[in-house]
Amino acid sequence: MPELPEVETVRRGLAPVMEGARIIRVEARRPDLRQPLPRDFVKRLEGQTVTGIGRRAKYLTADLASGDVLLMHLGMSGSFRVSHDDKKATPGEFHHRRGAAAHDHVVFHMSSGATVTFNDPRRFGLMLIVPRNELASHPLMREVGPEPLGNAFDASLLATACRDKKTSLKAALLDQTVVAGLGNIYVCEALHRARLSPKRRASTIAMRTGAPTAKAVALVDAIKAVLNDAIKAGGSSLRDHRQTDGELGYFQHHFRVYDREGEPCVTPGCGGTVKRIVQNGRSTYFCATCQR
DNA sequence: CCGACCGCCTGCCTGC
DNA sequence: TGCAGGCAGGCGGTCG
Repeated sequence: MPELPEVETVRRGLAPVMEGARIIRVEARRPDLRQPLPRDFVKRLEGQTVTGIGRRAKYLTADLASGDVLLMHLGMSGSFRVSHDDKKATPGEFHHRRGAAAHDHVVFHMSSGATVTFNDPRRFGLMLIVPRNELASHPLMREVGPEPLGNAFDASLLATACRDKKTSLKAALLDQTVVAGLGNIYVCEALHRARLSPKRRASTIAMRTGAPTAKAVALVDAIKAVLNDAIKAGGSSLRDHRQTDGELGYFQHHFRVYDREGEPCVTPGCGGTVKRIVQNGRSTYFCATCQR
């Protein structure tokens, strides 16, 4: 369930039970994720105190007292679930379930009494351990672009990144080196909010005479707004995906175009209809009437 | 160098 | 009902 708002929601769910707690035991049940778990995965984690849970783009990080960082990615279908050992299981309560479920690949038993389980049916997720001082230069991190909710991400930064791009605006925003953390849903949503066509050449929002265009300003505002709104809603829950406490996110009810093919455009006075097209092999939802 | 495409893997939904 | 095909929130590798 993994674009920036969902990953940030996971981070906020993991922090209270992991930060300041020690990893008592690790179960590496299935090592063959997108990259295989490192051979010394369990050894480098067990006994370590987690000093902080962070997020960079769609990656989660767990800082360890040893100086290592546990780097995690949810891929397409990864999720975390937190359960509490210290609660008495009353009949019928879900945490009564003790055994591992299908696709539970990694389980962390924490000194806080929490059990943190990583589940990922498609196994596009990954977990690596990287020394803290090598994280920024790690091949997976090195090329990652600016955080869209950071102060540094503004219209001139985005305009500059798009300046020489011959590809579509949709593809440019999905490019994690341009801006980090957007995926298919939030790109569609941000473009609709900014009233910009996903088919427009990315370079057409770039600088004019040294200043960012109004389009770049609108797009940055839309990106920040949709991400903040989604985080407030606990992310989006498509199909069965849930937050770490089992609750559903509810931002999917606020989608304006994503998965709304054929529905009327919600832009006031527009009167258009949401269309679905395919760009770079992936669905794009947009309104051709108000998005230019 | 860039951009388009393929494959990774499983599950679910659709239509025949 | 069964089954094939398409589709899915990501991303790295390859090819032209």
